[in-house]
Amino acid sequence: MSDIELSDRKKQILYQAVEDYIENASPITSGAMVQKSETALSSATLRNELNALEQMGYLKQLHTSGGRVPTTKGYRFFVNTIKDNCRADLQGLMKIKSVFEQRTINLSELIKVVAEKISEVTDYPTVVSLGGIDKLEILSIKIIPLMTNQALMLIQTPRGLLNNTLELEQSVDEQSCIDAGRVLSSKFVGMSIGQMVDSIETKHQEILAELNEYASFFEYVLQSLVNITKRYAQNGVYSKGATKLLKNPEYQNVEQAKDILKLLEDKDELKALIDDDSEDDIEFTIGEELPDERLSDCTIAKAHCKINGENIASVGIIGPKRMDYAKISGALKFIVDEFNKTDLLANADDKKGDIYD
Amino acid sequence: MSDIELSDRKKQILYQAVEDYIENASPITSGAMVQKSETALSSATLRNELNALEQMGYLKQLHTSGGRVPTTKGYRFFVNTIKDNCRADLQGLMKIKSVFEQRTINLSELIKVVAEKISEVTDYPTVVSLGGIDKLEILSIKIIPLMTNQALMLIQTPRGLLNNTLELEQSVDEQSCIDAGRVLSSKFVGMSIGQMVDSIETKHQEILAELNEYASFFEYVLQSLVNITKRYAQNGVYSKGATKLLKNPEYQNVEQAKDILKLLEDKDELKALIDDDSEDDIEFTIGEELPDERLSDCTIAKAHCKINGENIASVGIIGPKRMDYAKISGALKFIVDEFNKTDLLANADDKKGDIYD
DNA sequence: TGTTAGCACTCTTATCCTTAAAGTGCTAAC
DNA sequence: GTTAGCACTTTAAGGATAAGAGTGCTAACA
Repeated sequence: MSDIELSDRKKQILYQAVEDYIENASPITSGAMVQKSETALSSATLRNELNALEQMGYLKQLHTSGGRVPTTKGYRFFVNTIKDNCRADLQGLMKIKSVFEQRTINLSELIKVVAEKISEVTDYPTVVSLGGIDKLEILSIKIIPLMTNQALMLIQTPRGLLNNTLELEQSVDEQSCIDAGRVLSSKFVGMSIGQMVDSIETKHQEILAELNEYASFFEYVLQSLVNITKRYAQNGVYSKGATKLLKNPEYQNVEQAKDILKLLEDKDELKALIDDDSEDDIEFTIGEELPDERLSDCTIAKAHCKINGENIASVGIIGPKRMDYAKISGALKFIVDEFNKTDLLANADDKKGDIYD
Repeated sequence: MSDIELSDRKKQILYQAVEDYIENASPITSGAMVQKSETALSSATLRNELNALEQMGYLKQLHTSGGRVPTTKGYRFFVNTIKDNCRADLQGLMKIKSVFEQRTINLSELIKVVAEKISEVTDYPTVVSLGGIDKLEILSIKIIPLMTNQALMLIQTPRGLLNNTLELEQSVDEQSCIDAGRVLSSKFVGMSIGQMVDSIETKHQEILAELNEYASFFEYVLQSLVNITKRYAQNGVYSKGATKLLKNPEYQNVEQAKDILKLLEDKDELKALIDDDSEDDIEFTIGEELPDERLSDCTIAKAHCKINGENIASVGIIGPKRMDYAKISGALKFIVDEFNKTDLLANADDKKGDIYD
């Protein structure tokens, strides 16, 4: 990203131009910029500069007499040099603080609240995804008898319990449950959830053979183990505010909006898009920088929320390239900080809290 | 609904007219109907009849030379006399059968599958809501110690367990948990979930006073009880295929679609709209018949899925008034029947299966 | 050398007008 | 009771014109 080619004046003009465009959604013109007295220059000089910026690829004209619009390169410059992080009224986010302090909430609920509030404050569709369930280590597996024909299966992980109720064909006594739990533990403890699922799926027969004695029972329990993890993975994605997309003039045409609205309904796709192992706390991926062609007119803002340095959740905000970067970056910074600060969850090391639903 | 005023010929013409309009989305004209040889009559006679039907309020003209469009009364007639229930290719729904037979699935997952499949087959947004959690009777409350500082709270109901993990401030021994469960049971068993929440919220201090010994512990546990039920109620609504709405020409204008798409995001509102105690298995509510003014151009189809005569879930399909009633009614009938037939869940009386998540 | 006023040029958008097409209602004949 | 025929209405589409917006370029200026 060598914006070195840009003189200070060009930088200032470009920054101002993009900012204006984001605000008004109408192409940048020399006249309008002079009128807002954003510069001491004349419109003619400005035109020269804008022309130069176009040559350099920061702006482009839709047609000869229609003003200019930022390119991805232009937005990229803007995002990288953004000054004013927080034009947003983040009051609404303050309420999240109290949610962090509640003891009866778990991570699944927390991500819902976070998604709702961020979407509300930023006015864009927001997705929150709990990350890395696959990578969680299995600490133990227990089966607890409940009532007749029912037992509860628990998978303990460093970040809380996964649970699922089992319906049994015949009643099982307490000792059998304890035994079954032991057998499963001896098989899977130490593996990650992902490894367990893999091994169940690939070495299915093999495992069943080893468990000979209880084979029919375990056939079903193994299936449950796989199902649990799928369910938790899917429940770990929450999206809110999809229709806010339609407020933006770029999506007045239904065809434009369709693809993205559809994406926002597909949790698996969202997860793939939002989750990653990036080091950055906050990053914007703009237009063609995105992996999916259908998103070439969008920007996705991502934030990685960490507790004790470990990625817990990813927050994604989806909007047009002309999204309000300043506001969004402010909101995301707030959330990231909040996660970092959270003492309550931070000493989760001791507590191994009920983080999952 | 006195359609007695209609001669047989008028009925036939009206039925045909509405069917055509549903299929083509373009106003009904005498010319087109003759051309499709849907009648042996001439276009002039047809015009007389259509005119009469308009006088009677079944059709209306948008403008003098623009053909006619059904009114709500017209659609109502059509729905009530619908002949051909199933023009849909319901093959896709057959897959649901196998889901019903799976033993590792619970109701929460089932409603997701149902919503997905119905939306897929009908091509309309579909909402499924698990009904009546509030009304479930509390059979017992148990607290099971898990690991240090963690316990599992279980509420047993006639339709499965509700569960929530508790994070405790200090470790609790097994006996205390059993005691706590007993105290809560003695207080709430026999009440419905709804009554319990009410009584916790209104008689909060009173209850705490009675539980004097463990007051601080129970303060938190009571809070959890309320939270659990809220969570289960919210998780009991699932909507799928919202964007399919945009396929319909009536929603090409984003403004038209906005309200409904927003509604489809709001689980509480959806629940209110879909849940009811209606006796009918399947019913259509058309346009102005709907309670919400914003929905005056929509129809909502509802189906009530029962197991052993008890309302288990409601399915709602939302679309324009010009929705494909025949296809939808076919799909909904299939699902209702499937629920009725399901032996596996039907003997839930014995099994008290893990129906909730 | 950088800046600016002025103007010609381009392209879009709005408006008006005209025309064609679609569909009805009515009338008169069958 | 049915139908052919025609006048009437209204929309939709196309074309021409005019207005407006914004640029690029040139020439003058500090």
